[in-house]
Amino acid sequence: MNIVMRNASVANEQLARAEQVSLKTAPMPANGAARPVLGLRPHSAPETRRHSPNYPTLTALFEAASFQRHCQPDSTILLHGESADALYQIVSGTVRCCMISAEGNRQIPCFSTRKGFIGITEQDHWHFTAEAVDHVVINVLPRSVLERELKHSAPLQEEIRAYVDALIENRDTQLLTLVSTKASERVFRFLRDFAAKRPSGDFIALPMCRRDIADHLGLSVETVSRAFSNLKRSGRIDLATCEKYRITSLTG
Amino acid sequence: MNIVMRNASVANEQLARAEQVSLKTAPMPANGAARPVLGLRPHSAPETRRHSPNYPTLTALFEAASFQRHCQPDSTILLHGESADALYQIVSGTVRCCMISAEGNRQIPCFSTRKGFIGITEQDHWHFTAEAVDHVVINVLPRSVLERELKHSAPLQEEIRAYVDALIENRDTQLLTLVSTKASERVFRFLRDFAAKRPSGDFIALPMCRRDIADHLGLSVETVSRAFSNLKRSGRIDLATCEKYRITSLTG
DNA sequence: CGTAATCTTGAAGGACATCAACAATTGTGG
DNA sequence: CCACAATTGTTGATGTCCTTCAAGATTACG
Repeated sequence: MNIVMRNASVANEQLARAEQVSLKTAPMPANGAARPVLGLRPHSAPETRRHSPNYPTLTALFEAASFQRHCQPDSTILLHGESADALYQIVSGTVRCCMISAEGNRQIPCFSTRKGFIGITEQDHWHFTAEAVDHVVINVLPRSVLERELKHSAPLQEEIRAYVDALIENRDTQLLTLVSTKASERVFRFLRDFAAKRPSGDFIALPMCRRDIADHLGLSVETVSRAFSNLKRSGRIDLATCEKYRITSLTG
Repeated sequence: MNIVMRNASVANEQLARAEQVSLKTAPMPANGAARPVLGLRPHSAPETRRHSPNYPTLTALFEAASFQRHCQPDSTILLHGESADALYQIVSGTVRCCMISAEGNRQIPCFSTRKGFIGITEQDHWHFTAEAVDHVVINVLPRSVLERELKHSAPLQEEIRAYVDALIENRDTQLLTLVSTKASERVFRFLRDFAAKRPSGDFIALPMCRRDIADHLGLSVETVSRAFSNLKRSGRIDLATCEKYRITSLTG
């Protein structure tokens, strides 16, 4: 499966089509007593999963019933306030989740990359906006499919719970970092943590710009830029170009 | 039911007893194919629930299978790193959830009050510490009871999802506030939001000290104190004593 | 009633934001 | 392919907000 759509525009009509696609793929009985879309294999024991949280059941559901969408840099994937009709798994590229205050300040609670999920919620409207940082390929799963599966699949329920728990822990850690570390340290940890998700050794290309990093870390662009310079000068990072770097010191 | 224990000390032995109590109350068959503890009534439709999120099914479960515990001011309710064997609903008093950084900095992601839940997670160890701010009465529900119920109760599953979603949204809002507002405004919003959860009109007694507020808002105690003075001087709050206040202006 | 803890206020210093200019990179039309 | 404009990133100078340090005021407590 995996129908490809290029340069999908913002939202509604696109999501409506998504719904149709999935319903064709996995028809839902009119009476509502739907059958599972696929035979979901039991996932590994909690202890194993805890160490490598890859959400096999949820991933399998995406493989079976999602369609693919391509998003251009800076395009909107989902918009604050709109109806939460779908959820997403990133195939490639980087996504930023944004909150905007009444005064126009932006904060990016998290970036998501390959294999990350976006939009797992019980609420019916998004409380944030998700945008493509670079070119993003994303799998779209109609919300109805997930809700249907959830009724029948205990492993899926557990994975969803585990996933949102991890989100909360991430937010708490982010809060702690914001209030307890200075600018350069914040930037260093961001770079270190971002690097940790990549094949190690080689230089890493940062997909997001200084402004995105600034809004993620609660700093100004200038301060972020100065932090990069400081870290380079003090030898904690190698900075080849403004977007290619390598961690050289793991201290701090 | 609701066995009362006074001044319970920190954790392990107390939790073990909790487990026993609940098992006596609602015996679990040895084969593991447990029956629901009680006939859970279906909760109101999502639309209704969204407007007043009181989690009736979860509350009913607490009423049926929890026991009560009293916690002295500044006592530990649950400790970071320990086994997540129970969950809690606050009967009265105020609880602070804490994160401590390696350097010893503290951040309080949230305070919880009457009817609030603590410790709803899929993880097996706490990623934070919860402490009583004032005298706290709390209902303790063994984790095993919740897990057992979850298998059978779709409404309960939905409420859990709704609850953690609300937590994530709260954290995102907190992050946005921390990076986008100045000290006095942060304090004002904190006081306003805290007041919003109380019967209006009269003076409100703050259960937590300046240090707690400071660690919640990412400020120093002195700055929090100055913010109180500013808000009083500018007439945005009435400050009777250092812990009794009233919101006089809703602007900002 | 006296001691300890908490809260408040003042003064000085530091970290970051803002403003401004410049450099580097990317994009565009000729 | 080059020239020029637009965007993004860097660096410096200055100002603001908050922290830190210090001392006094208020409250809590034995």
